[in-house]
Amino acid sequence: MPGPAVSIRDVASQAGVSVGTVSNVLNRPDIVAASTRNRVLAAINDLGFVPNDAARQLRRGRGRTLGLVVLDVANPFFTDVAKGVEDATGAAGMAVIFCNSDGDPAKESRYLDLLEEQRVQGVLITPVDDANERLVRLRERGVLVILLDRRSTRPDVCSVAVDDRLGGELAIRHLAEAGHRRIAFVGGPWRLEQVRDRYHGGLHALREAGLTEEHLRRFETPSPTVAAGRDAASRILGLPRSARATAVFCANDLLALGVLQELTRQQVRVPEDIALVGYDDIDFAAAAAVPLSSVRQPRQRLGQTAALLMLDESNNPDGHRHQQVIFEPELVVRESSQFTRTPN
Amino acid sequence: MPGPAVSIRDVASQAGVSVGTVSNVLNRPDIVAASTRNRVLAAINDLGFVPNDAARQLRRGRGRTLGLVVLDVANPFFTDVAKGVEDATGAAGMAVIFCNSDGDPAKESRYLDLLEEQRVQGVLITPVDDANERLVRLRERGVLVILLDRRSTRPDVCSVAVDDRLGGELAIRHLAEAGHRRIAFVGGPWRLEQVRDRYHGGLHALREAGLTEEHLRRFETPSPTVAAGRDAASRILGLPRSARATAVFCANDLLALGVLQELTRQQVRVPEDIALVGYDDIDFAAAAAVPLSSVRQPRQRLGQTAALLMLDESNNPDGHRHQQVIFEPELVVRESSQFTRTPN
DNA sequence: TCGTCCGGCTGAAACGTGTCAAGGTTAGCC
DNA sequence: GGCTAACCTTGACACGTTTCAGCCGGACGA
Repeated sequence: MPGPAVSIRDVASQAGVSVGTVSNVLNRPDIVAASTRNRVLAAINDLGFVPNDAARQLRRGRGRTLGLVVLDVANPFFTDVAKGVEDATGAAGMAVIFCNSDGDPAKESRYLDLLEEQRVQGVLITPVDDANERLVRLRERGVLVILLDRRSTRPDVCSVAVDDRLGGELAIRHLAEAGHRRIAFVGGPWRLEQVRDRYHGGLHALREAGLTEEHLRRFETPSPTVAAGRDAASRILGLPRSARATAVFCANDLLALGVLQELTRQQVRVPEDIALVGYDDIDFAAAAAVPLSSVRQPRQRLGQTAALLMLDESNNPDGHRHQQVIFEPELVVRESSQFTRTPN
Repeated sequence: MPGPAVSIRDVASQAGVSVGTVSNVLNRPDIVAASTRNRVLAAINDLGFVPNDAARQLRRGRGRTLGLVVLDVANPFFTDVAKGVEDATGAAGMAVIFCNSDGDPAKESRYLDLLEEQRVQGVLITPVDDANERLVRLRERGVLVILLDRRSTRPDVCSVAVDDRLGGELAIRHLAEAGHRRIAFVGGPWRLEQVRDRYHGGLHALREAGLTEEHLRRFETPSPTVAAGRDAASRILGLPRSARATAVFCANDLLALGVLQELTRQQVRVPEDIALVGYDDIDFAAAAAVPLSSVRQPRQRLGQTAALLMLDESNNPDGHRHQQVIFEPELVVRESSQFTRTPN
């Protein structure tokens, strides 16, 4: 049943040429005479020949695939990023091995092993931890590494990120200006740099507004998911009303949607009782029970840019200049934070 | 900078054994003496050797990767399916090449080419079209094919699906029982079997309730997305009120969320003016502006089962029995359809 | 003592492709 | 007609594995 497994050699004999010529037709069609080329192409068609990428890769040293490692497949933010990556790579005829670290360093490590065995051309990754030992090693072995949604600290590594501190600032400034003085920050796990940056950006805005760290209370979550958001909301509502936050800023929209669900369930009105701001502006934010204010990131461009950077570094190793691309986030105000409060 | 590219041969000489032995340590550790094995492992560690999967694949004929082709990465339904696939394959040390056909036959075809070149072990696919010529060819060449979210018509191809006709029945029966007599069906493109099945299931329920085809008006969409849902809603609202549907059943939740957004924007109340039922019960359905009634599918199990079926067929080619697994969907009623209407 | 068996290991032959030096043909030119 | 150059094509080798027939040496039985 498994067909005859036709190889370049069969094509060669069918077309009456040498294997070298067939290979040339495949890789540098211009250097072979038109008549020969057509004969070879016909043979390829007749036999239904499909080149074996493993052999090609073995010979060439590196393959036509690249790895994409994200923190959470279920998060629309990352699927949009992935879409951007796919657009750029698909056009270049490259395959993407999609890996989901789930924020787990062990899983991330396993996937990096796998990608290394695959001899991928490069890895686009949103790392779980900070300065990743593994990534340095990967680079030393000739695997291109590009940081995604994370700013690179090394000048020899490209990165594409969004200014998370600025994003945090925008959100908290918005809330502070609306009169909020007790704000909850929901995010985690804390080892994620994005979470920390958004928090610190918020702090910065707070100080600018003449407030202090005490006005921004942290609620760390074990994961950035809807379920974790619901939990965090319960914890917030567990406080006596007088100490309870009047606004919540979430490190991403999934958390915010979770918070919103739980608040609604417990009959707390948004934004009248508690205002809410999320992060990412995923498509579902606008469709939420209360349309969600959020900090928008250029998700697809993020992925696309990262992929293009990789392709450039790959095709043009010498001319390539490493860059740290930073996009600017943008606050989108919707109903969930539209309520002005008189500071008490 | 690209390190020395250490191969199995280097390991062999460092450990003072032959390459065959190193290979054995890697693949059948039990047949090599413990002392030798340790020596080899130490050498592997010292040199930081990482096996080259391309070479292995070349020799073995097939690799340790499989392809997953879905209709839309941005649809949480498919990311959940992907998560299921990943769970099962990750445990088996396999890599998943994630492909997004976007419902476009040309893109699907390009990806199948790519997967064929990669000599993947198998392909899990939700095909765009019906009886796919390409898939048959793929199978003939020894690539395992498993249909995902689509029932197989061939006895020699495994499939894992959910009973879409039943799902359509559940939804429409629910609406008919609530008194609705003018129902709109929003879905598309029509070439997707899922869409057609859900529609026909709905028709069936309608007839059971003593109604006819005229009570279910079709609104075809160019794609199953939020934006297309908004468009469809405008079209529905374009009709004179007396002819306008009092309930809308959408072929998936993205469409339903789009419909909901547009209805809300045009001040049409859900469910009082128009009731709404979606399909898939993605996590965001419950968090929508009006919590969405929806037909739930076991998304993760779908992916997981498909992957396991593939692994089984792959590891156990003879003992394997082809199966068409069918899961049952389940109606989840939420606010968006909780309104009983007196038939006029 | 010889023969047999067996666990461990070796060495070489594939797998399907890309590359490259070298060969072959043709046309152009003096 | 011979020389050169331009253009195509060839054939062999290399890439890093796996696999397998076969070798070696020691243990065991007769």
